[in-house]
Amino acid sequence: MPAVSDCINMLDSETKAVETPEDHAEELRLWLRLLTCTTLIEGEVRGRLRQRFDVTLPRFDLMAQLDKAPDGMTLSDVSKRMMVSNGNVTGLVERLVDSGHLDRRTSETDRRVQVIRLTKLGRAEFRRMAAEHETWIADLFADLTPKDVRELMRLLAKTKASAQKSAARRRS
Amino acid sequence: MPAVSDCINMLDSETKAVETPEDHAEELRLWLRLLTCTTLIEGEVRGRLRQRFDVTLPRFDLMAQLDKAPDGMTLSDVSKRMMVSNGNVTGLVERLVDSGHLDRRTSETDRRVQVIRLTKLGRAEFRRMAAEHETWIADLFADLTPKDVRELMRLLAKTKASAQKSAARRRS
DNA sequence: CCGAATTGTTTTAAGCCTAAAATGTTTCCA
DNA sequence: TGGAAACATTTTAGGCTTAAAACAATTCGG
Repeated sequence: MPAVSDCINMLDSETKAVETPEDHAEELRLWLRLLTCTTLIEGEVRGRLRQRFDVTLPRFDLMAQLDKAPDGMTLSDVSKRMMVSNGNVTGLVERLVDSGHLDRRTSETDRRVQVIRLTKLGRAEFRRMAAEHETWIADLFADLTPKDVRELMRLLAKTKASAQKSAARRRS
Repeated sequence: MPAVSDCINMLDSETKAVETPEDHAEELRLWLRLLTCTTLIEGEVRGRLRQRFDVTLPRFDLMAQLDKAPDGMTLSDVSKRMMVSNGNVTGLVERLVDSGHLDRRTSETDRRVQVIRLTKLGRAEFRRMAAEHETWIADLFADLTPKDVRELMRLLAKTKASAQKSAARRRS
């Protein structure tokens, strides 16, 4: 068994290790921990929204997007921002229009487009929920120092950029 | 308008700010960024699993739990580990039993309990998928240095502990 | 100007997910 | 020992989510 060939097989022309079953256990553990944190917090927020306001998390998220856009958004915009499928938004919006929280109208200039906005009721209810929601988040992250928060922001920005790059690589 | 009383209202007996609509915008932004990262990566993994192996992410996650437990797990165990509801696991397991990936049997000693295991087929298929899955994760996190990974692990551990504490506070 | 590609939305079919109630089983303790 | 409490799972009802196909409207190139 020539050890040399093993070594050669691990090196490409630029002397970087390739084709070796590399150990990516650390990244895997990081991903699982990231997922655990998100699932934990998301579940907590979901439960509190239901108990306090009898509203679901997706509805709250959609209203949060619209609260930032006084002039309304198209369904596609919402879909991209929330990172969910188009069909998903259709149903979500339908239920929120039925409950009187959203106003939906077809664009004057492009009849393909639906523009949705918060109604007065929708905005009032969202603001009320959002104020309390913010305190929940603060409490969930309470043990992090301001420095921890800054550092996490930085590292997660880097993570997001890395993942987006990887996703773009695959699509191309 | 006595400015003094405003000030007094903002201080408790230990001279710390309380009862003030504090600014938790940083924590909120952190939470949204965390959620974005997770959603982005999760969506990417979901898509790759579907395209390469025609398997859903929840099925993959369940098999991953069982791969770590050669002696099998009860449905409750799985439910806690995956942080999903009991009823959810019931359906997921049913489909995986039907497709021949899981073996399910009632415990000899406690007839309430169902013990599930990977079948030979289930284990083989999972191992095949897991190997590739690990490379996807490595690629998604590729721009993070080993130091970034360590630091993120540390901060997310702190975040998890903080959130668990907050959740426990609410339940009590 | 006309057809082809593109864009925005909805529909469809299937699966995922939750909370709460129901069912069956075991344990505990008075 | 008998019944209440605890436990494990399933069922129910409703909503969320996706991918893919279908539909409708606009834009673009020849």
